Amino acid sequence: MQKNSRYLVTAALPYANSFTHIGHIAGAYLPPDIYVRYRRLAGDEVIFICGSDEHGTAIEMASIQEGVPPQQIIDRYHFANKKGFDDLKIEFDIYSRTSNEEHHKTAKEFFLTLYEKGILTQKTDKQLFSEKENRFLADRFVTGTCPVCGYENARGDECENCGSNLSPLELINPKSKITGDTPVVKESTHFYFPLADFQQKLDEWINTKTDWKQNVLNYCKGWLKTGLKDRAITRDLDWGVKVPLKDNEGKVIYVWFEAPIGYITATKELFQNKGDAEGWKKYWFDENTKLIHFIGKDNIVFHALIFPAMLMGHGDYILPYNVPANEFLNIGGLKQSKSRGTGILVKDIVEKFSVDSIRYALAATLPENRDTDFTWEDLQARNNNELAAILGNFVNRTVVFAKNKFENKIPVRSSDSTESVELFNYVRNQTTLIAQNLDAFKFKDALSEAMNIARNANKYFNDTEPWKLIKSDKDKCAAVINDCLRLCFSLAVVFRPFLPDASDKILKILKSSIADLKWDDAANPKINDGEELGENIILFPIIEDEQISKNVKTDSNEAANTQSGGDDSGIGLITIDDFKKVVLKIAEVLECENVPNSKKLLKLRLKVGDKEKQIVSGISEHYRPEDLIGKSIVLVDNLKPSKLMGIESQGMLLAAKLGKELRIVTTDGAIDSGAEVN
RNA sequence: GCCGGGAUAGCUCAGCUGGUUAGAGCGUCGGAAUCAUAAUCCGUAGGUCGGGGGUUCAAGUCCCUCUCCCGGUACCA
Repeated sequence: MQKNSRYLVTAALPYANSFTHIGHIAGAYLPPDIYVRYRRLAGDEVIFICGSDEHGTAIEMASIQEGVPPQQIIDRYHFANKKGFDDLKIEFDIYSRTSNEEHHKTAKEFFLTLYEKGILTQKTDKQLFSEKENRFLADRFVTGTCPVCGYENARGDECENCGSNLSPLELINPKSKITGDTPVVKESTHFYFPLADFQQKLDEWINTKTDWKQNVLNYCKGWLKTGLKDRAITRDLDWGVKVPLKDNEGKVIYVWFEAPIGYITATKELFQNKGDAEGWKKYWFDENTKLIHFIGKDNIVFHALIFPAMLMGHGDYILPYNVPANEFLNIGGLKQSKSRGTGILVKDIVEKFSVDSIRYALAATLPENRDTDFTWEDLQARNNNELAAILGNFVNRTVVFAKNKFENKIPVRSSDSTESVELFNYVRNQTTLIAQNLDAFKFKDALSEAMNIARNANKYFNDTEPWKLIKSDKDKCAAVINDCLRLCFSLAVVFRPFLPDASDKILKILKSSIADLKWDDAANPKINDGEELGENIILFPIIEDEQISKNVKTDSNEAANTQSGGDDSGIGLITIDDFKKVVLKIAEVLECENVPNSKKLLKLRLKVGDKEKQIVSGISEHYRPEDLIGKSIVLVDNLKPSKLMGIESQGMLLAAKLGKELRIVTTDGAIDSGAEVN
C-alpha cells in the first residue's frame, strides 16, 4: 500500500449544456470520490478537483436557439449539476467553472507560453463568413443542401439524413443558421497545436505506463498507431477564451484545448480561497505529486495523449500519473444519450432514492472493464438483498440485541475467545485486500470484499448464537455482542468511502468519534465499552415494488418525448405556441390491415372530415386490424410524411403506453371525424 | 471498408503472460435457526465460456473464419 503521498485527483469537467446522468456518475465521479475518501482515511494528502466546462459552439448554439445569453445556459446547468454532485455526496474540494475570470487568465497564459516557445503553428483555411453579422460561422452554424444525398437541411459538420461527414464549404446553398443569410467564402488563419511532433515522446511515455488499465492503453495505442494529427486550437466564435494576441479579434481558444487547463485554474482558486496563493504549485509542479484523471472513455484521447502533450510542450507541469478511464453505463440495455433523451438524470434519481442506495447500486456495477447495464430492478435488488439484508440487518440485529439484553449499553468484554481473535484477523486481512483493490482502481472488487466482512459478521452472529448465550453464559454473550459492535465499527470504516451516510449513522449509534478516523482503525475498532448506545436507525429501508414500477413508466415516457423534439434542455416545459404547432384531429378508421413482413406495423386508411389519409402505425402487437375498423382515433394531422417499409404514412395516431400495455386514444362518446382536438 | 473492443451460469459481472473438476454476487430449490428491516446461516442445482475450424501434451485464454452488438475512422468523384 502506498503511504502518505500527495494526490491531485480530477474528475472530467461536465459540459454545461446538459444535466449529468448516472452514466456520468458511474464513469467519472463516483470512482474518484470513493478513491479520495479512501486516500484521506489512509492518511494521504489529497485534493479533488472538478468544475463545469462552459465554452464552445454547442453552448453558443443553445443560447441562440433559446434566445437567451450563454450565461443563462451555463448557469442553469452549472448549478444544477453542482447540486447533483452535492446530493450524491460527491465532495470536490472545489467545483469551479471555466467561464470565470481566473480561468481565462490561466488559459491565456498557457496559450502564450506555447506561442512564445514557438511551438504553435499557423494555417490559413477557407471558411464561411457572414457579412451581415461580420463574423465567421462555425460548422454547426451553417445549414444547406447535402452534396451527397440532396437533403436540404444538412448541418455544416454532418448530414443527419445520410450520415455523411461534411465541411460547410461542401454544402450547396449554404445559409447561416442564425440569420438565414448566405455566407461568403473568406480566409481565416488559425493556430494549431503540432500534436504530430509529440507522437514519439507520447509513445515512449505511454510505454512506461505498464500499470494503466488495459482499456486505456488500447485506446492510446490505437490513436498512436493511426498517427496523431495537428489540431486547430483556435476558432472563429464569440463564446470562449479570447485569443490573447493582436489581430485575432473574433477568435477564441478551442474548447478542447482550454477546458483541461481548467483543472489547473481550479487548483489555483482552491488555494486562493484558502489564503495560500502559491499552494497550488506543489500540486502541479512537484514530481512527487500523483496526478490522476478520472474520466469516461470518450475522454481518453484528451487526457492520456493531448493534454499530456500540451503539458510537455509547456514544460512546467507534471504529467498524469494515471488515467483510470471507465467505459459506459447503459440503462436497461440502452445507451444513455442526451440527444435521444434516454438516460437517468442525477437530479431525478436523487429525488427518488437515498444517496447510499444509489451509490451502492452504481458502485456495484461500475463499467470498469466494459460497458455495463443498470436497471431499476437491479437498484432495488442491491438495496434490499445486499445493503438492507446483509449490512443493514447485521448492524440492526446487533444494536437491537444490545438494547434489549444489555440495557442499550456496549457490553464489556471480559476475555477474547479464539473465534474472536480469528475474526479480527480476518477483518485485518480484508482491510488490506480492500485497500489493494482501491489502490488498483478495482472498485467493484473492493466493494464486494467489504460486503464479505458483513456476510462474515452475520455468520459470526449466527454461529455464536448470543440469543442462547444470554441464558446460559452472560459473560460470553457480552463478549460476542461487544465483538459484533466492534464489527459494526469496522464496517463503518471500510464502507465509508462507498456509503458515507451509512458510515456516519453507524458511528453515531456507536458514539464513536468521526474526527480522527483512520483506515487502519477498521481492524482495531474504537468503541467505548460500557457506554450507552445512540439511537438505533434503520440504515437502508426496503425499496418496495411500486417505487420501481413507477420509474420504469417515466423512463419510457421520457424516451418517447424526445422522438420529435430534439430538445436537449431537459426542462420539458413548452409554451402554448409550441403546442399549437401540433394539429390534432379526430379520424375514423375506414380500413386497416397488417403490413406484410413487418413485426408490428398496421396500415390504416382514415377519414378525416372530408379528406382521406393513410397512416402506418406500430401497434399490431396490441390490436388486430378488425378491432380498429370503425373506431375514432386521435390523429396528428400535420406530421411530416414518412415512409415505413416503403409505405407512406401521413400522420400518427395517439396511444397510451405503460410497460408492455398499449391503448389507443379515443373520444368520450361519438363526434364526427375532422373535429379538432386541443 | 478499415482499426479497436465486446459476446462466459436465469440476471449482473470476474476470469494477468494458455495448465488441476470454469468463478463471485444476486435469483432458484432444499435444510437449519428465530436475536434481527420475513432480514440470517448452511447446502444444492445451473454454463459444449457466440458458431465453426486450427495450433498445442493442454485453450474461455493463442491463430483463422463466420454471426451479432458497441466505439472510432475512411469512402460514397
